[in-house]
Amino acid sequence: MKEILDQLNPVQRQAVLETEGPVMVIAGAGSGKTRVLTFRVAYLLQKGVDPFNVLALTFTNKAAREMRERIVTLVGGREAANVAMGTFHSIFARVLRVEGHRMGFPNNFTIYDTDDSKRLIKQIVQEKGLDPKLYAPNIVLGRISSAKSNLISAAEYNNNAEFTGNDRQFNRPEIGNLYTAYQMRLLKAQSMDFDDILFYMSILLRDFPEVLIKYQHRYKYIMVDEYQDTNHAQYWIIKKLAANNENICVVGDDAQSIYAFRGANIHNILNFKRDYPDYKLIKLEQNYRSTQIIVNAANSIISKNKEQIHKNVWTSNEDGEKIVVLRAPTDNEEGMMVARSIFELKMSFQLPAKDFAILYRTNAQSRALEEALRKLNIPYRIYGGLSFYRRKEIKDILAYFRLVINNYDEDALRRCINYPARGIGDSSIEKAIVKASELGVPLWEVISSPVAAGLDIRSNIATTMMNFAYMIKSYSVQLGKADAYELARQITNSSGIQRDLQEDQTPEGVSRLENIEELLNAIKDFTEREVPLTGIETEGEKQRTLDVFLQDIVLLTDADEDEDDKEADKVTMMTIHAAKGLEFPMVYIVGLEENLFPNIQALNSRAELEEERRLFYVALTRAEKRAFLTFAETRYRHGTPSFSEQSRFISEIDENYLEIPHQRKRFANPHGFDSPELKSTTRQLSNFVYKEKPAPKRLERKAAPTPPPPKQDAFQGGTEVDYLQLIEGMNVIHERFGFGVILKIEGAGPNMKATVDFENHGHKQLLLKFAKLKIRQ
DNA sequence: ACCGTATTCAGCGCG
DNA sequence: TGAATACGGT
Repeated sequence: MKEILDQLNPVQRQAVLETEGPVMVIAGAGSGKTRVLTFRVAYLLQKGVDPFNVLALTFTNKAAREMRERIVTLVGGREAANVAMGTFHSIFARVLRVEGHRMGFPNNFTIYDTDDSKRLIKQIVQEKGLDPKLYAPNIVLGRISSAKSNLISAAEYNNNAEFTGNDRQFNRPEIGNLYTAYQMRLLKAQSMDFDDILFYMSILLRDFPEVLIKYQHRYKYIMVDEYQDTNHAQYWIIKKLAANNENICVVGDDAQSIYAFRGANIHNILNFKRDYPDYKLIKLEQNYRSTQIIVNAANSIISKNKEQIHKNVWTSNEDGEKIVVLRAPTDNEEGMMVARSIFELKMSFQLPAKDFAILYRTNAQSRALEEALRKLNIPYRIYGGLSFYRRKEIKDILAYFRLVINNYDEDALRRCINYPARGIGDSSIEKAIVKASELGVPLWEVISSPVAAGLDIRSNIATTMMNFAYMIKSYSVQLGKADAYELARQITNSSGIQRDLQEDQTPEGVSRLENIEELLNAIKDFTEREVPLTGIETEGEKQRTLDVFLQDIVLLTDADEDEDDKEADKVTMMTIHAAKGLEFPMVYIVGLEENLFPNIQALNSRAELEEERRLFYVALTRAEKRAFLTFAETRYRHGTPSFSEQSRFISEIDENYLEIPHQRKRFANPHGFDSPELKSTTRQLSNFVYKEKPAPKRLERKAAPTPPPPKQDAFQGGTEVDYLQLIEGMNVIHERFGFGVILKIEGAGPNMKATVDFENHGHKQLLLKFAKLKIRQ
């Protein structure tokens, strides 16, 4: 235990040790937040807390998995396996499988992903004869999602002046009714969408006291990561669950809140204070990730925001290089500049490609960058995009699995009956849907007994329908007994999907077939896997049957595969949103232009602009060693060239931290990136790079006048100086930063902290307990 | 049932 | 520009 705690700085240690009562940890970028969370769980377990009593909620599955792995190395697998650890959705979906019957859901309910939901909405809009442009699935689902995230039911929606008023204003008065219809259809299909998982969870805790008490007693210790990105529903659930013990610890950073557009409520952080007046506030302010320059530049950006919790992020890392600003004439040349810069840095320092990341505001920007990297043969990978489980061929097969598990899953039924073609056309399905709605029964009832339902279709089609239903039923019978892999193989073979794709000899067809093989392999892996996903699997779920497999995967996304790719040495390209929580030695933030970043659509309100600024803050704080900011004077947007000005965010950085290579005015030239002064830009960059250091391996350079001590040393409790004697105005010496004057001293005891003006290093904040300052005579 | 052409639209996206 | 969908002809 002691060795665990020794790896933490005093504030981190406090965040780990304060296990009782409400705690809010405001964790600055790179301050070791994950470390604190994992150590906290490990500490609880070592203290003897039953792992069954611990609940840790994360933002992504990946975060949960990584945390569990780290806890396993800290305290061993036995204990860690039973901690409930996962996303809100994966944890509460499991609770709902056990308790959902109280609200009319069977334990095998289906979870609709966003595509499924949109398909259903599209269908309903069509049935109601509404204008599909006005009631675009995206918009309708967005409204419904926003309502659910705020725990507003369909009935309440229609009585909610804010929602209905807004809808009328945009000429969409039917959204409330669509919400009602959508929920009815989901219920009839025994399905929930992603938002329903949180919504129904809240209903469960609100309306069923015995359930509330059960889970309040179970989860005696609750931790929530990325608290700034939780929405109201999540906030409410947490509050309810924690109400009895109030052993709740939330961790977040208001400066990194970038998902308000999706319903995240930054005020949850403020509500915390209101809900738990006697809470403890712990601020992790020391950054271990980035150089002084990057940390200070990031601070100068975020200080432009009005809405923020005051904090003082600082680092004792080296100063580092200035942030390089690069201007390109066009978006393509911006790509070439970035590619060349990466190439040169790679070569001069023998850096692996995976040390580099290119971050952009919008996905559309990736193309020019890709082309440039390809030209220079720099390997790259793009994060995001369509995840494996959302590809058409995969969804087609999964639809069969879904239908076999839950015959009432209407979306799955419509998918399967259409593919592969079996002679049941659109018109027959339309008739069946109408009939089902007339009779008030699930579509499946009409399809499986068309004659009994009185469906007006030709008898051969009715026979085809019944055969289809019979086939599905024959699979359903095997569900609980058969091995998931065997059953999946059987379904792909005998449903005709395999045959259909084998006939397709085009490259796409071949790739689809490969994807299906990959899916089957994943199922095989699953049958052999024992590692828990969330730690709260029931006995039934521990069996590796097909329905258990399916329950998991709808809640998984991209980041959960590509194991081999992860290790590959490639430049990472992704949106800034996707980069949250990651770090790279070298970071390029591209497209820093007004109207692109900050995005034009975010310029209407201060709140939105501030979110853009936080996004920029997140981008910059991903960088460990060096950051590059690039922009293009001309950029093709929607097919037409548009002129841009440099983003305001560049000017918001204190210019002391910026290196802006001189560039002469550019003359038109037909050779694109080979233009003379583009060369000069890159040459300048190289000069800049070469002169600084003699290219050692990696960037572990010790070029500073006095080599910095290894980071961790400061916390091994070395020789303690009598820092209590220090007063403001004193001249001091620091072993790394040299001569300086104490400007200010704050705090008391071990938290005593001084702002020192160093002759060669500017202002620094130092924790006196560790700074080992000497008094200069 | 399927294919080529016309049309439309364009921000970020966890689960 | 280019992806996604709607439409109209075979």
